[in-house]
Amino acid sequence: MNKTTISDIASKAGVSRMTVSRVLSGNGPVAEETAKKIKSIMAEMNYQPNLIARSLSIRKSMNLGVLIPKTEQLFLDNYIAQVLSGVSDIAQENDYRIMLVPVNQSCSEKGSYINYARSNLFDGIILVKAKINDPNLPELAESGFPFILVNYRKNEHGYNYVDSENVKGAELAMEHLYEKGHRKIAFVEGTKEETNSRDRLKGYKNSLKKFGLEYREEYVICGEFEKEIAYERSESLLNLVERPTAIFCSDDYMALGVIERIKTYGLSVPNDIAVIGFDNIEISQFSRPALTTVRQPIYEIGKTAATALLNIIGNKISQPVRKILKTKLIIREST
Amino acid sequence: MNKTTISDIASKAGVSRMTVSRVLSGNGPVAEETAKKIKSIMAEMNYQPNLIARSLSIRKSMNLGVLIPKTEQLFLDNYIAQVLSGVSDIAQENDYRIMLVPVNQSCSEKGSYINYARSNLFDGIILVKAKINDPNLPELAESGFPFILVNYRKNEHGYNYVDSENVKGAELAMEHLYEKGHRKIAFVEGTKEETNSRDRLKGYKNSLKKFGLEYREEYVICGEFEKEIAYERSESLLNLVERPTAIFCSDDYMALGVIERIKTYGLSVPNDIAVIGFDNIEISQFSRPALTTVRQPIYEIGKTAATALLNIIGNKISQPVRKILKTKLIIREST
DNA sequence: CTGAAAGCGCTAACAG
DNA sequence: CTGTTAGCGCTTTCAG
Repeated sequence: MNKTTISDIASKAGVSRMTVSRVLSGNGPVAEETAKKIKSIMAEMNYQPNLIARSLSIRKSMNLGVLIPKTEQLFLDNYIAQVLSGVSDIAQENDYRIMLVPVNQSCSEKGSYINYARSNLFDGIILVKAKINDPNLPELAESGFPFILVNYRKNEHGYNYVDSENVKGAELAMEHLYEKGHRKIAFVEGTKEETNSRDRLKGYKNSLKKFGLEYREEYVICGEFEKEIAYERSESLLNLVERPTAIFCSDDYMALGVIERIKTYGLSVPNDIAVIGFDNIEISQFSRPALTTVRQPIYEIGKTAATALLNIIGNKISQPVRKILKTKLIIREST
Repeated sequence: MNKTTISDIASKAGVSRMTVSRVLSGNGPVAEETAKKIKSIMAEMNYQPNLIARSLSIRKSMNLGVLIPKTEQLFLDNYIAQVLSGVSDIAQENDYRIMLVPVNQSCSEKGSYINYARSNLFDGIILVKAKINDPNLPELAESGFPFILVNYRKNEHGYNYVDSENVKGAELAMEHLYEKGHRKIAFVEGTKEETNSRDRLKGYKNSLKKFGLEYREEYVICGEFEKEIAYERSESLLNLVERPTAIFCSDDYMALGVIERIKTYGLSVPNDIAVIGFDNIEISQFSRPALTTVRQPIYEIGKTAATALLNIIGNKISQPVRKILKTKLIIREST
């Protein structure tokens, strides 16, 4: 273990700890000779600075906290995996480390993660999949602690976010279905507590209006962004007398569930019912039929969020940060 | 931001910092009255202890470092995502946090991550996909710093690991192919620098011997655990005069690549060529045809590794830790 | 260019 | 039950 400290090096080199500290950081002025000697002693003694001590002293942790909603087997969610990849890449480029914090974002639990902001563990926080009625959010925004929301849009003071064009993305999907001749289009909503879910619903409604189609309540169900739930609840759609000829799901996982359910009815996708998803997760290209979907640039969202956060931390940017990345239709076999 | 410290609370409560510290940790004895008062003041002032300072003092970071080989878009590797899920679940149960550290495990770079062990940033380290000739490993083992290897087997002093039955798993796959009538069975190797790759090759060879089949060099190619590389190199297999009737790939990603390639030849899986993978990643059930594979309990491996590591850290267990989890054949459509 | 003093915010150990 | 002293290992500040 690491027992050698800056003092050991100093005494062995016959200098003060300060001088050692200076060669460590490469900051202050040190005579070349002295520096060389100190460096060789450090190497010889296998010295490694105690980063915790440094953090305490400089009051920076060099850590980014990535808060993700706690679920079963967290990282299997390909969406989160992609965000993380982006964040991790940027963090690394800037000598930052990232710390994963699964949090309970249920409305009731107040103070659950807001404390992390005060714990000095992170220099900034990235919040993934925040909930609309999360009671900690306003407090966090007010605190001035650097943070950024991923896939959550809120144009209020203190809020920074990176999102994608959810409304427009949904309209893209609807347009595609309309052009394919569909007039009875159902919608599978995600969690009502996420802004992107609301935005996609908005896009759905916008399109209905634009195309002069009627909004029917029985055509809209909520799948909570869960494959299994979408599987269960899509039954109601399939039992309808006027069965929809197309189903727009607000994420790919739900689309997969819906397709599975349609198959149990002996119906074919896309011949009997077309299905379109949202996100473009890894599996979507492998599913049967391959899933038509609206791509979100998730990896880029992660990169953008991390970059912005680092800029906020370094005061290199004036808040608020509000970025909206483009979505894109990817046509495959399911429509 | 957090400006209120333990001293603020102390002075406001008219007690010493120690008393406050005691109610914080819940350890030492404190009069009920005093404790109550202090607690209310802490709440009122919105106090949150500085965890960095605490770490420095108690000489524990409450952090687990998870070192994963640096690659393009890290977390998209479903294998790593599953390990992480397991680790994260256990860490959380024990009030530990996890920190992700992408590392360059290429042989040349010495000292790349060994320093982390000396940085006091982590109380222990989980090494995922370590390389056989990683020059840091012996040093790490010697240092006595708590660490555990995931999917890496090395029965030497100082090495702790959690692995799965790779040899046996490979034999399971081969047996299945043999029973299906295959006698010309090719093998796609993973990175030669990982023990599990070697073990699977060993299982392949064992089985050939057991079934009285000849080992042919031209039947073995190396796909480096990369879908694209497997796609490229499997060409040589398909061009063979005596083309194999089955291909055993040492991971699912490579199996997907091979299947893709087979399709470009206008051949069908499994009718013309059977393909079997290893791991059972998420996509394998969605691929076309759905992939027959050998399941590794990856999530459990992550959990087991984290549990063992925490025990090592807490001195609750005598090293070495050497766990081998079971593999299982999952028959789907590709064989 | 180098060093001394003080402090980051907390806790361990001992004394009362 | 509570307080005092000292210290974790580094850096900032100021003086030389």
